[in-house]
Amino acid sequence: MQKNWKRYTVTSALPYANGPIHIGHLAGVYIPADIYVRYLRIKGKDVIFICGSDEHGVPITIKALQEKVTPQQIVDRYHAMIKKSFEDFGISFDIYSRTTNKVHYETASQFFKTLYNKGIFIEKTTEQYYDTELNQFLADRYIVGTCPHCGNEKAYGDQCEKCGTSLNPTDLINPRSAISGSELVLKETKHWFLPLDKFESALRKWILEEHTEWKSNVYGQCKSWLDMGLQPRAVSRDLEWGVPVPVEGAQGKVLYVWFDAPIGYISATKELSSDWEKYWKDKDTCLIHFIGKDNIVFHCIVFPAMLMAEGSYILPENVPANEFLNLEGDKISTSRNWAVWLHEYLQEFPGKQDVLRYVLTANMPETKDNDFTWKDFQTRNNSELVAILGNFVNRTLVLTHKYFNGSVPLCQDIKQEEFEMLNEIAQIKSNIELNIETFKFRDALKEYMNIARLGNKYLTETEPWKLINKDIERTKAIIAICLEITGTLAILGQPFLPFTSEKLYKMLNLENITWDDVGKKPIFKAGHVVNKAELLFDKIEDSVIEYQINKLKASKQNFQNNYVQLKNNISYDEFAKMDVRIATITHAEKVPKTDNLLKITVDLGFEQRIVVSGVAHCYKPEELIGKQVCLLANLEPRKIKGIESKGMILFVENGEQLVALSPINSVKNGSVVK
RNA sequence: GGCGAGGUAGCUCAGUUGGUUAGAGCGCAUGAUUCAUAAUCAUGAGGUCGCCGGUUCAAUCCCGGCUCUCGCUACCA
Repeated sequence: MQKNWKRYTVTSALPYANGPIHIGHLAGVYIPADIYVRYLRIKGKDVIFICGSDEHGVPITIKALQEKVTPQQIVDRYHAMIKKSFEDFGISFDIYSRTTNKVHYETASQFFKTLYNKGIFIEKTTEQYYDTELNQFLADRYIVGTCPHCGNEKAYGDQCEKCGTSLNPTDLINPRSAISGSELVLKETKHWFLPLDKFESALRKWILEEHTEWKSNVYGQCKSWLDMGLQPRAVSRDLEWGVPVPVEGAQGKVLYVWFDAPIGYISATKELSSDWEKYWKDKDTCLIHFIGKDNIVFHCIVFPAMLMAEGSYILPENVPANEFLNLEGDKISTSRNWAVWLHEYLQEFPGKQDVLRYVLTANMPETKDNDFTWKDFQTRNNSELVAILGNFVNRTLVLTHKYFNGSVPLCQDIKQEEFEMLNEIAQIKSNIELNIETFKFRDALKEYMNIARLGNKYLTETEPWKLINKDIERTKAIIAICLEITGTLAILGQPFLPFTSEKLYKMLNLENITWDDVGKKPIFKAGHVVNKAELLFDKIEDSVIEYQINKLKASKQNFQNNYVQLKNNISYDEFAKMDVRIATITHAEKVPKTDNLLKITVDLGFEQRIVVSGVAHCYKPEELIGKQVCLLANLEPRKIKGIESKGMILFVENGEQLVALSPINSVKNGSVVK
């Protein structure tokens, strides 16, 4: 079943460049990918490890607006920050690129053109107003003109505020741009859609029949999507920020970020090597995408469909998606600043990259969401890394120096049990290999630690400190065996704890010994000199952990005290356009087949109205009945789940909660709020 | 609401193609030990395997329903 691959292309999800990297990213994607890649390299495989910043999309443009800088400035900042923290942390990318690169623009454009020329896309053309001054198409609400019904000269492209009529922009007389004030011309505009439905049967065969070995979360979600039936998906957007759609008449349109981002893997490979094609087009290349569970559909359905459509690319062999990591019982959130940031960790815990790698690997969310706590971080460091691994190495080296001046003793007197133990270690090695190859990194690490456990047990049972004066030959054998185990730990630790392995290599003066030698030939020759023991790990004190926990608590406080920025001033006229009234809720019920919608009947005094509000997660219907609330009464009606909603009840946002606004004293329904 | 994944010891997780006493690590208790960063080693306590029903001689594992968590998705002006 296992194919003999000639080479491996390993990608890890492109982090979105609107914030720094946190432990959730690491545990979900980058650490497992890095372990896998380091392992393949050690085994002598031809492997490239690809990543980069995903720098397009609307959230970045919004952040830029908020901070009054350009999108490029935003992505420059975070790209640099993310890149550096990955480097310092030891994620061993062969290249960490970015999607604002020239190579990427060319690659993404070319990819689009290829599909375009093959006639893959569905094109839908509509006529839209075009602002010749701004050189862009305008959304309906940015178009003003004269209402054909009431003659109001300031009607919007979607609605006339005066007579309340719903309009199309083309209904307006003398349409003008609300932004530049200039006259508008009607222009045809195209949108391109990738017809995923046409790839459905191929995807179905490829995943559901040929990749039953995929993780259950991945397989299950793919099946769910395929069973629902796939729909064509737009690949273009009306935005300035992104890769321009490389087709005539596509000014002001860019590739939708989901289309351009995965192509980033390919462009990064191009940037890395002129010989890039064999990593993406040769059938003997094994392509693996490491991602988080939120990305499953894109990497298993959408991107493969793109690759199939293009025709010359290979498809991923596996997509080992992890679940999510929580922090101290709460979802990690960039916007709420509820996270352990990598760049801060690196500053506050210098030289402790491997501790975080260890803890996040041991508790990796492979099968379900897991929780990271600082207490657990401390315990795993103190009672596993220090007490089991570090301690065993230290014991061995101290004894070697104490009894044999640091030189490896000649081992002549080996017992049957000792052969068996060494065989067991060889077995553990192959368990580690199997686990890594099947993406079970938690188990692999556990197996690795079992080697150190065996060592500690062996030392305690053989008690060389009692034998040194009675039986020197046995003592020599025991220490030599302990050194072999220590050497094994150095070699097999490389994928998991690269910094620690490096330290161990230096301490042991290890050279010219490879992963494949372990279990086949002795690591040391008698007389080989090892250095003095240095502690591999330090204990982490309670105060350090308390500091981190307090820091988190403070960031929660800060977030709660954080106020939303004020919007720009408006004129009184603009305010006066809103007609807010007091109304009493007379009836409320859940809208069937929705989670969050309530159908609410309100009494405005002069009329009864039905409003649909998304507040079912905060209020039960009966809690609202009889309450007086504020209603934005002249909001354009809108159909929601088949119900016409006339107006909007005003709520206060209080964290996750929504709280209805009520007058202090009871007033007449229909009263004006001003 | 639809779909997917998960709910097993105090914590983090394995596992059982249904079959006598359900496992690991950490934590806890007791004992041993001192080469070692009060580290190590042994032993032990602790679980109606989310809830209810069904199939079966027998279910934690199969089937149906329910419930909780997370995600995708729809809808939240």
